[in-house]
Amino acid sequence: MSKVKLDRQEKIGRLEAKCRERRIPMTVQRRAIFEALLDRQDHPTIDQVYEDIKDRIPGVSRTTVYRTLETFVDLGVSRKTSHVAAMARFDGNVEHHHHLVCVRCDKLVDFDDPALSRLPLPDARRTGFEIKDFSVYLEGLCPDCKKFAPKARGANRPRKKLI
Amino acid sequence: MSKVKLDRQEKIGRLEAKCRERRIPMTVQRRAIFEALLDRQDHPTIDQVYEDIKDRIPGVSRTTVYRTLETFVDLGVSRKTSHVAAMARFDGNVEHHHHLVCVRCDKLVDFDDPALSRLPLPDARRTGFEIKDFSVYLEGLCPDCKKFAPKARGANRPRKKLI
DNA sequence: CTCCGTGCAAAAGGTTTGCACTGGT
DNA sequence: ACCAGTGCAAACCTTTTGCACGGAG
Repeated sequence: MSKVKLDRQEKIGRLEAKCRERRIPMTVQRRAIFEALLDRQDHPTIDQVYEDIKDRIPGVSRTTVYRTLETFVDLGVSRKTSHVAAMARFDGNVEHHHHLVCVRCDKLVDFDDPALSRLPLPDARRTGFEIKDFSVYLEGLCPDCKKFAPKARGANRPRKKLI
Repeated sequence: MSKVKLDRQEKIGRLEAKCRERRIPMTVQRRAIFEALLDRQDHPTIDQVYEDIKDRIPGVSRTTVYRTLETFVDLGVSRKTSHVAAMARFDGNVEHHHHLVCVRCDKLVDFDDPALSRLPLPDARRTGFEIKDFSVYLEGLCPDCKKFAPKARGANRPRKKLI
């Protein structure tokens, strides 16, 4: 069995463990959605995941995909990725700069650091991409969110409002 | 006059120059929206910009804010920032990793690079943030977009479909 | 004077919510 | 058997589009 397969099984096992730990049921929908995530090498949208599973789970609804993926993020087995997308945000600063992002409330602020900016561009030739620039996203807790229980996970987490 | 004020004037001048160069009118709406962008230290949403200007420009519509900010990005005087937001995307990979993002079609793929990951966390104490992790976004052209005229700006640019 | 930009309203996505029912544990 | 998860439909919110008018060059 290949390394990749083993990795896949291990991740599924981690999901099952987390579900048991949190006393939440491991439904066929959750398993299928998680496997669909693992089987893609890109960062699918809700709709892409839905397309991937709707044949295996006839009658499944998009709503379930929304809720399930949100659950996975809470469980720590999946991530939401930063992406230029709907609910656009704009920045008048076009100079090279970096960002601080709060993992709890999603606040985003600019961060200038000459040391970071001196970072040499890595060799990405094997990917076929032609890299022009880069920016670093520093992830952590903003001053406001540090005040609240920083270990809060899922529960007592404020409804994300995209501050 | 302070350094900041000078910077502000300089940026407004750059916008005026770009508008003249591209033969597009410099309307009161465009000026107000650009000033609103410059006056904020964060990354406002469309709606936040709208709230900022609606008193100064009575009767202005959200539609104008949408179109104007898009114009600014084309002119190169503003940027759209990557942000965890609506049109969610998910990643089954929770390990530390980086991203390649195509500035033309917004394609996003994972990129692993041990050298990048050894980067020491910068000192962000002055910001009040408590940094836990970071990830690097490498910006450039994906293999597909490299094929098309890479210098295309605005014109002949495909409608963004969030591939 | 000529266009392009703007405002309005409607349409087009994407996401969230309430409720009754089903299915894991 | 119990309670959380699911499916459906409607509500909600953000973004896009078509059209007629008005203002910048």
